[in-house]
Amino acid sequence: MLIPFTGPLDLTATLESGQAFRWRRQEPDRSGLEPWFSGVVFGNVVRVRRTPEGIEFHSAPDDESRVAPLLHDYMGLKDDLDAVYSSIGTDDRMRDAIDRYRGMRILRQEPWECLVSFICSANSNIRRISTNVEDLSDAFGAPVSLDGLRRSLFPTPERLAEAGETTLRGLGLGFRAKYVAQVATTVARGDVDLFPLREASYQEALEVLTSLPGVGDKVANCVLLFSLDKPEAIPVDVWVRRAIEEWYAAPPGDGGSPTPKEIRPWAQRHFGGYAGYASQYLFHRRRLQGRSGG
DNA sequence: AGCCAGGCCCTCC
DNA sequence: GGAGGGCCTGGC
Repeated sequence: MLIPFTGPLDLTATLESGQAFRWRRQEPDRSGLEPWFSGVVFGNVVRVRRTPEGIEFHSAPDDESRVAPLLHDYMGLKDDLDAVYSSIGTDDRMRDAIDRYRGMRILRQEPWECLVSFICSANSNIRRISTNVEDLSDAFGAPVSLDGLRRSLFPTPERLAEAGETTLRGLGLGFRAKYVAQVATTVARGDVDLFPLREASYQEALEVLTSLPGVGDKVANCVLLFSLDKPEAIPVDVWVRRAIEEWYAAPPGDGGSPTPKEIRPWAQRHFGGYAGYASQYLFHRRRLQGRSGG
């Protein structure tokens, strides 16, 4: 099935920019078209690829006509990137990042999976995070398949809660196992409800998330930006911190280098309402090209 | 071998 | 209140 779309959309940059951890790129065939990506979203295995007409996709077990609007939503196609670019593209460095990755979008993910994924990201790296998320799914999630492609749904809070810390450590989560187990229990009990945070203010949602164990400012801002409709959220990790320190002469620290907690509000004021998009382009450029680029 | 990887929590000052 | 150390694990 086709999701018609002719605006800027770079699926490779979008799905391989560290926002989500379950997308796999297939080797491009000889057709000259963009590569297929396979992933698991909204209870389905899906395969997607960019075509000149939009996004071509297949899904199972649900009917593709049901999945299409969910994918449209997930891929952030409603965001007006021209408006985003004119809002954040106020300096040469940012315009260069935009030129390189034009069409990279902020995903609108499922909050529960997003939260657990970024709890797993603490002091880790993308490859290991992907392994952790995949292992959690295979151990506790329902199996699904599309053609010959067998994957597992991301597990529910209940399943992770009953698994418990020790079992999760056995999967290789390390010290993050305790956090995942505790947060799963909290969410399974209904003590925290993630979806309503989409309607809450940035500050209010930030406070709810950072009240959870294993969720500090950086992880919370990832969840806010990638799943809870907070385009002003900025996850300040080592890459974004370096980029802002060196390229923007960031905030006035007291002589020393500024901390992430000082950098975030500074960058949010500097970049405005689409600050999250700005940080994502800085992150991606910095991670792939280093300090000077090229 | 030792350090780092998209942090967070706790202690101690 | 904020700087510093510890933490699971895998990769180089």
